[in-house]
Amino acid sequence: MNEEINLYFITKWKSQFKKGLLEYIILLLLRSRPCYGYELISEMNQFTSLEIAEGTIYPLLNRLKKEKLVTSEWAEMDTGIPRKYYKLTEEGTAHLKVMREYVDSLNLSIERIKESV
Amino acid sequence: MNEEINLYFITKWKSQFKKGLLEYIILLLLRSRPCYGYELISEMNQFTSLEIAEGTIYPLLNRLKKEKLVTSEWAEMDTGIPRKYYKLTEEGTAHLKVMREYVDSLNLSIERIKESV
DNA sequence: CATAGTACTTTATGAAGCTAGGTGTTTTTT
DNA sequence: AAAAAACACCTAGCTTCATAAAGTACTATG
Repeated sequence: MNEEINLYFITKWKSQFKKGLLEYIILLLLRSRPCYGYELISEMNQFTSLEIAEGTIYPLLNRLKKEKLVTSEWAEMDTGIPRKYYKLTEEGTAHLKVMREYVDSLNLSIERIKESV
Repeated sequence: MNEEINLYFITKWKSQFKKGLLEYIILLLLRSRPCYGYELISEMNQFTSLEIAEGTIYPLLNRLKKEKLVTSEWAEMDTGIPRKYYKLTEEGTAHLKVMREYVDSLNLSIERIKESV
């Protein structure tokens, strides 16, 4: 069966599917505590099957910052490279709430479609 | 509270969030029966809170056809304008299965993230 | 001392949703 | 009967975002 699957199509689709979703997940992750970019990549790898490239996460975090959904702060480490920690703002929390309600309602709709037939 | 929400941001995010998702939902909808484009728009409006523009659906259906996930056929109506019906192929069903497993597993991961904290 | 890992940044590319336009037919409203 | 709205399709140009691929620079390991 699986020999019929066009992996190129699936890969492209997965990449498109991440758009918007990543923003949502990053905000969800930042709810619990401030994180730095590189950390978010490994969190993502650990918690989900999503692989997120560095070239994706850093521009994304910059966008979130520009929108004031997060703030950032450099943290000098006793040892190691300085890290830029991102922290959810109140505005970020408010926006995440709206996004969450949207995603949840969509998921319900999709469940209904899946069950219908 | 809601006066803090940047609706422009939310609108843009929702648009991005649809990428890939629409492809998935269209294939889900076509599982039950062949549909024509204009019909899929109204199905989408009825079943979900997603609004899908004509300029989105027709190119999308053409892509699916090019990928051989659907076939299309013109239907002359006794009355009214001819409709182009799209039908899920076996290949489409196989790909939908892969997509569905991916989405389901992602949803589980996101649930875990939401519950953590 | 070279290599792999950590940590951030930027540029160029490609894909997809959306606006805004178009065509033509049918139905409804005025 | 004429005008407006709805039906049904299509396309070009715009914008946004994920990604690959490059770069910088420090740290740990073998």
